[in-house]
Amino acid sequence: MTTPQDRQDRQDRQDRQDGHDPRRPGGSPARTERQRARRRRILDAATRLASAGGFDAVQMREVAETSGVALGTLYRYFPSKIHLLVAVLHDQLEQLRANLRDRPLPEPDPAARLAHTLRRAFRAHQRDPRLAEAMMRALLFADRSAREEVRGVFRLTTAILLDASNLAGEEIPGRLSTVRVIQHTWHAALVSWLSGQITLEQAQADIETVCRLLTVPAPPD
Amino acid sequence: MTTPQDRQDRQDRQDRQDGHDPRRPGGSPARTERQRARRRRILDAATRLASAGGFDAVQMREVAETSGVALGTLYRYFPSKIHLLVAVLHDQLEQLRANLRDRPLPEPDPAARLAHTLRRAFRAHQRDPRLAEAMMRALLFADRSAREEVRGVFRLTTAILLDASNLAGEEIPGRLSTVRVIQHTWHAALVSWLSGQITLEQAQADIETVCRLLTVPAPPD
DNA sequence: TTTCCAAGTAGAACAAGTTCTGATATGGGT
DNA sequence: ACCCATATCAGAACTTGTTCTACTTGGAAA
Repeated sequence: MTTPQDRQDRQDRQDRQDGHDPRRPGGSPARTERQRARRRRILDAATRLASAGGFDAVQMREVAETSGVALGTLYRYFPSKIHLLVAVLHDQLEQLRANLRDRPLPEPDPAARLAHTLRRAFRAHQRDPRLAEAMMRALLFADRSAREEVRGVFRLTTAILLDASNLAGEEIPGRLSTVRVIQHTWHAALVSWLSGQITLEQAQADIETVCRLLTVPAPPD
Repeated sequence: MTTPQDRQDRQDRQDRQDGHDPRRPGGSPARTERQRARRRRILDAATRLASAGGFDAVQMREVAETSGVALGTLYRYFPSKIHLLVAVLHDQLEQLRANLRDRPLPEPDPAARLAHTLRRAFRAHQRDPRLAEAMMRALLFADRSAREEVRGVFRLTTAILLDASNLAGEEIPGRLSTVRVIQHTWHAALVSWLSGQITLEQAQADIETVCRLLTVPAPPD
């Protein structure tokens, strides 16, 4: 029997994790070089496991063992499996952004450029569907306790999308809702495809469809 | 250590559940009256628990106990917590649809009617945010093993949205991608709000935004 | 250098989803 | 009324995410 008190305790614990757990070296950037290296090893191990077997194959004990770190330490760096996988996603997005940064797209139309970028990202995930599945399910399953980490992913994705569409500066504020919708659609299309709900063609059609939103005037906001 | 064989086994098990597990009375509609009643009791218990404490509070042992059913039986009816909560969602949608059926909306414009319906549904979830959280997280977290159940929810939602927009019949085929995008946005906006990523205003803005898609011509498909 | 504390380690313990076992009950066909 | 397949039951067992405990270590401050 779960009592209301139990639930209150759980909530307290989450609230405490909400901000920065002062005990977590991940909170403020790693003080020492070995800490940076540990964090890197953990992310790499998680990525490798996810890539090989998807969400279920990323088992905390195995991540710890593979990256040569005690289980308690793993949890000090990433307070849950969800946090860990969201961090993996953030890591991958940073690499993607670096890749995209120095190659401007040929298309003249913002919507077309955006669609192009998203298609490219989709293909990357097609190549490693299990990794994509692990990251996306973690992102969508995340609750309030991972709010900040999820927000970080959203910020980064938004930046990538704005880079790609390359809208004029003053247009951007009114477009934020549109960008969120595109981002949501992107995630949803990806998971729906990964979990066998829709075909590849449907997923790509949905992405094209939502990119049309850029062709309708921005809402007043 | 998780061996490749373990993962293969897990995959096999999922594949078997993919279609209809012949042992599951939920597969074909309940043979006996008591089975229908059991299923009903389980759904009600799960709904009540979810409503009180969200996803985490729906604990299988407690659902079983509350609904007066053995744990094994619960798993015979719903092969996982995810299946159970997706079934709860399906159940709620059926009720929503019945509620909506006999009250045509005043707005002349399809996009406006759709936005109106979604706003109403959003308010319903605002009233019971924990239930919404439980159902939505289950829906988005579902993997291939719950494919059919998730598909059922998508079909039902699509039917509700098409009812609401009341598009002319011949327009519909070309609109399916649009409806999917709207649905995805609807889900994503809801979870994002529930998990504290965006404000209520942003969620509603996103829904309005995506409804504009109806005002742009249907893609060739 | 010595001291001290946060960070790390090994491993047990706990929690909740899921599976398994062996016994019992139920309902449809003979 | 009897038989059998199948449904249900109570409860143990197993899995994996998470927490806890007791001990050790690295490195900065006195």
